[in-house]
Amino acid sequence: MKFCVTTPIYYINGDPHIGHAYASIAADIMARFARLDGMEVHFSTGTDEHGVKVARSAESAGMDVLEFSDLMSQRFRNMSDKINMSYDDFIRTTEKRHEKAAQTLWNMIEKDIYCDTYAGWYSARDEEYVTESDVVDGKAPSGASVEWMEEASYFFKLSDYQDKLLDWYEKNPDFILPTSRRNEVISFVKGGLKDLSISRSKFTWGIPIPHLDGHVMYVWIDALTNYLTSLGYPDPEKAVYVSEMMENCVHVVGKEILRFHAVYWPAFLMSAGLRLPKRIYAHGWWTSEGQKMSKSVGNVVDPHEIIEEYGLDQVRYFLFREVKFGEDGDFSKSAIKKRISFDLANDLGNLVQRVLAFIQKIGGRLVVDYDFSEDERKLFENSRSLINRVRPLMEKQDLHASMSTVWELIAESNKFVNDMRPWELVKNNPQKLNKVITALCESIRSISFGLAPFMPDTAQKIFNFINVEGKSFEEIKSNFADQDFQEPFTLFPKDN
RNA sequence: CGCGGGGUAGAGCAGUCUGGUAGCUCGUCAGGCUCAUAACCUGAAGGUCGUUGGUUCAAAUCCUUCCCCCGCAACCA
Repeated sequence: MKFCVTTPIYYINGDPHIGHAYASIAADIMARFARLDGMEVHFSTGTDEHGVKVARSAESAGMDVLEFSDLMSQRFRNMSDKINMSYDDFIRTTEKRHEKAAQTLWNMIEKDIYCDTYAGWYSARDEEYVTESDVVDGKAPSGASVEWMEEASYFFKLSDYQDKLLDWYEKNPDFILPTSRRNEVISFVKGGLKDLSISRSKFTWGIPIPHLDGHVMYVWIDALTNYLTSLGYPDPEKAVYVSEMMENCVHVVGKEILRFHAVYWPAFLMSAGLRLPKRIYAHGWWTSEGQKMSKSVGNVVDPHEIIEEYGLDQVRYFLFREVKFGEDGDFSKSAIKKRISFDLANDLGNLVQRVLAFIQKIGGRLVVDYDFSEDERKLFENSRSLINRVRPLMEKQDLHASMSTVWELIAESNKFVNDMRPWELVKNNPQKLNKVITALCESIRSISFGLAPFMPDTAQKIFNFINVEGKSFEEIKSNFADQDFQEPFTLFPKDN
C-alpha cells in the first residue's frame, strides 16, 4: 500500500511560526503512522519562493533574490528539522526540477488556457493588484493609492470545471475534510466559477511560461505543482508511481488556502488528465493567549522558543490533543503546562514509572505468564487491539480522537494497577503477579506504539525500557519473553 | 433576508442526523490506596441544553420567532 502526505509549501516572505509547525507536525504524524503500519510513504514539504513579495523583500533586505530565497528557505528547513519532521523530500519552487514540472503541467492544460486582459486595482507602490473589497477610498490596505490597470494575461477556463468539480465532491464525500469546510467549498463552487488569471507580465520573479516571452506563472500552477514535482513528475518512468501516490495522497492545508487546493488544483489535474488526490484536509488556526497572533501585538508564537521551553514532544502532543484537528485553537502557557502536567506526567509518565519501577523492585526481571484470568484478559485484548481502533480514526485524519483513544488505554491501565494491587500480590500471590505485570507490559507497549507517531522520542524511550524495537505495529502481535529490564528514568519531570 | 457554522454545569467541549433517565475533560468537595513523578482510583455537588411559540405520550434533539458569536463572499501564496 502506498501513502502520500504533503504539507503546503511555505511562502518565504516571512519567518516560520507556530502555524507552519502545526501543519508540518500534522503531516508528520500521518506519515509516521503509515510507516509504522507498513505502508510505502512519500512525505513532502518545502518552500514557495516566487512572486513580487519575495522579490520586494529581497530588495529591501539589500539581497539578491536568490540569495534571499536560500536564506529564508533554510529557515523553514531548520524548523522542519527542529520539530523532528520525517519528510522524504524538501522541495523548493526555484529548483530546476520544479520549473520543468510546472512548465510541463502548463503544456498539458494548454487546451484550457486562453489569452485575455486582466483588469483590476493596481497599487504601483506595492507592485500588486488589490482586491476590490480591500480598496477603501481609492487606497490599498497599505495606504498606497491604486489605479485601474489592465494587462494581457493568460486565463485558465475554470468555469468549464464547475459541474465536474461538483460531481467529484458528490462522488467522493471525504475528498474535503472536515465536513464543514467541504460545505463551504461546495457552496462556493455552486455560486459560479470565474476563469482564473494564471500569468503576469509585470514582474519576472517566477517560472517563465513556455514559448511566451514576458510572462511568468502567477502563483497557482507554480505552487500547486510542487506536489507532482516531488513525486518525480514529469519523468515518464515515474508516471505509475506518481499516479498511485496521488491517488492515496492527503494534502494537509491551512483553511486559508483550502480553496486553491479543493477547487483550482483538482481542476488543473482534471484538465491534465492526472489523478486527483485522495483528500484535502484543512486545519484551523491558532490564537495566542486568546488573541489573534500579530507582529504588532508581539504575541506570535515562535516554534523554536516553545520547543526550547516545553520540549518537542510536549509541544507536538499539546497541539494535537488540545484541539480537534480542523478547528481553531488557542495556544496559552497555562494550557500547555496543564497538558504536560496532567496528561504526560501524571497519566502517562507515572503509569510507565509505577510499573517499570515496580519491576525493578521485584528483581528487574519480567517473568511472563499469558495464562490470563478474566482480570488481565480485558486489558490484554484492549492493548492488542489499540491500533485497530486508532487506524480508522487516522484514516480520516482524526488526530485528536486517536490521542483520546490512546489515553483511554492509559487510564484503564492505571485503574488496573489500582485494582490488582501488585504490591500485595508480590507478598501473597506471585503467580497472579506475573500475569498482572505481563498484561501491563502489553498495555505499555501498545500505548507506546499509539504514541509513536505523535511523540516519536518519548515512544522510543519507552521502547528502550521494555526492549521493544518500535519500528512496526506488527511487533504488537508477538508475546513478550522472559527478560531483564533496565532501570527506567522519569519521562516528564515536574519542576517541583 | 448572500452562504455556512455555533450558542449545553465555573471553564473548554461531546450529544442534535436515527426524539425517550443530559455526558466528557479541567476546576470544586469528600473518600480510598500507598507501587508510582504529593502521582493513581472512587464518589458527590453543580445545567429549566441562547430566546419565543408549536408538533408529540415524550424535545438539547423535529418545525417556528427573535437575539448573540464566528467563518466564507474569488486571485488572499
